[in-house]
Amino acid sequence: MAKDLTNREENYAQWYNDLVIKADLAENSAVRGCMVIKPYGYAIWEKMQGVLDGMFKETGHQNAYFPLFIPKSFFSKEASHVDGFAKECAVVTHYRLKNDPDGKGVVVDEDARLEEELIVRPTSETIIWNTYKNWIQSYRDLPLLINQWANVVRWEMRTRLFLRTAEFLWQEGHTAHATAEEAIEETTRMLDVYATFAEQYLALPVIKGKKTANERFAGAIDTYCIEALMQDGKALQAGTSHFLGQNFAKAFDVQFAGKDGKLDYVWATSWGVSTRLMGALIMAHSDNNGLVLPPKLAPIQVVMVPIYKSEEELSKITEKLQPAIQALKASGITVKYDDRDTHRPGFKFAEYELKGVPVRLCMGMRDYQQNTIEVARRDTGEKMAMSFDGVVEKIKSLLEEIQQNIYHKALAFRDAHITHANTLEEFVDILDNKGGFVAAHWDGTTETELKIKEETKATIRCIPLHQPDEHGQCILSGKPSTQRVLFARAY
RNA sequence: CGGGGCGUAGCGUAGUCCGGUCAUCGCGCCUGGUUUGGGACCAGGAGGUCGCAAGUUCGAAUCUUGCCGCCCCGACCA
Repeated sequence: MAKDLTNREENYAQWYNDLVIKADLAENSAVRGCMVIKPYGYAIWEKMQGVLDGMFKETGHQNAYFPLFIPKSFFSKEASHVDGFAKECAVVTHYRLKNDPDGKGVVVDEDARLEEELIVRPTSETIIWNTYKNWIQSYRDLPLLINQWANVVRWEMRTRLFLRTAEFLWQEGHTAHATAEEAIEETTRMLDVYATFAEQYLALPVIKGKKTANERFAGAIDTYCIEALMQDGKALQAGTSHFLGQNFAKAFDVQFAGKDGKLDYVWATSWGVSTRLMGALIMAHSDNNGLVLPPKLAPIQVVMVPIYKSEEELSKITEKLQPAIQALKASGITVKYDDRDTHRPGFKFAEYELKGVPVRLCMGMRDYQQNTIEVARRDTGEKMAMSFDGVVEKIKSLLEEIQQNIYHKALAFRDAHITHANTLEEFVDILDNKGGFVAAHWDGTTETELKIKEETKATIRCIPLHQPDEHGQCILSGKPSTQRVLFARAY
């Protein structure tokens, strides 16, 4: 395999695409806009799923599953929701094919038209709230804390592997509460879960914030998000959590009887992260040699490569390494022992670097005789010989160190790319020449937001939570503002 | 849906203007041997309706027309 991932600076999009394909994560499928996630890529996704699912359970949620198809009429019940999704829905109109009477092949049987079209879910609020209506009668049924792992379809005009595909995998949480306060608390709780997951597992620093009215989820009162920065200076929304108020409860007539016997509409939230996180993971850490995976999400955490010239040499090395492999496995570390004789060591080194394996151990006869082992770490590229004694403990702490190092490297990059701008001129200069987030004053109007987007292609990524008030003037209109918001060009 | 480009082996490609041993090269794959501390080498081999269809011609990957598909730029995108 040719080593040609060095075009990151010239053509980031091409570099990203090449990397996804060469690292065996995913590829384009025969279906326009849909991708095939390959076993190696899926293994990473499964790890993410496992961790997230655990976090959801810890916060009191249960998993359930709702239908892929949603009757068209459900969409018209919440006006702003349909506005947001109508343009990108796949619609099922028929339920049968037949042999083409005029020739070969099959055609849609026009006699098999559905009375009501079905929409392939772009998100599940409508079908879920239609169901919740029957599940919720009294305050004793609340809160209802449900998560669904599913696929959804959004007919996007232009797609990119993992970042925007016509079909993608995700989880969507949908909760119902007796009070607005509880629902808002749930919204921020799940935002915190996402931020913790991103930082501790993806090693991806994120900024928690609130979306502007213009960027808000269709049907939400408030949309919160975590925003991350990629190495090309573009922002990526990595997760969202919505406070839906009583909008869906009213649209689907979900009322509950309180302790006082009075009926009221329930308060709702929804929140989700998707396979887009795979894109974030790739773009945040990878380099010209391939993926750099944080140890906590790497399908293979440690690879061992024996170097040998004969069968006897191999069996000696294998025998020496075997106890260490067993000990690592016993501590929950995924180890691959690659003694294939069909590939030479150099090929294997390059291959595991491409795939982002955090630690590579290598032993040849020289090491064998000196009781040493060569350790190479993926994040820094460092190689060193260390004593074979106590190797298991050393590897365990090295994995932790790598996890931390990848995070801190991304954090330093992100922090160095949050720039204040006080004039539109500065603002444009930063976007064009430096990239990253630009913290600037904004007058709070959608009109200004859209004008800035039109002129600069930058959008307001979020109004950060937890930031001090600061009085200033909007960079476009000059009107007064009480805090800076984060702008960026985004995926 | 507008503007541009492309379609030749599993992948990436040359050849198309100017029709005639042009089906080229690299990677990958298979067999045998030598190798193995950073993507091995040698020898041999398999694999292609040149996107589809019609037309022009003695002759089409090459020219004409139609269709299909893909990519890029825009529009679109919680």
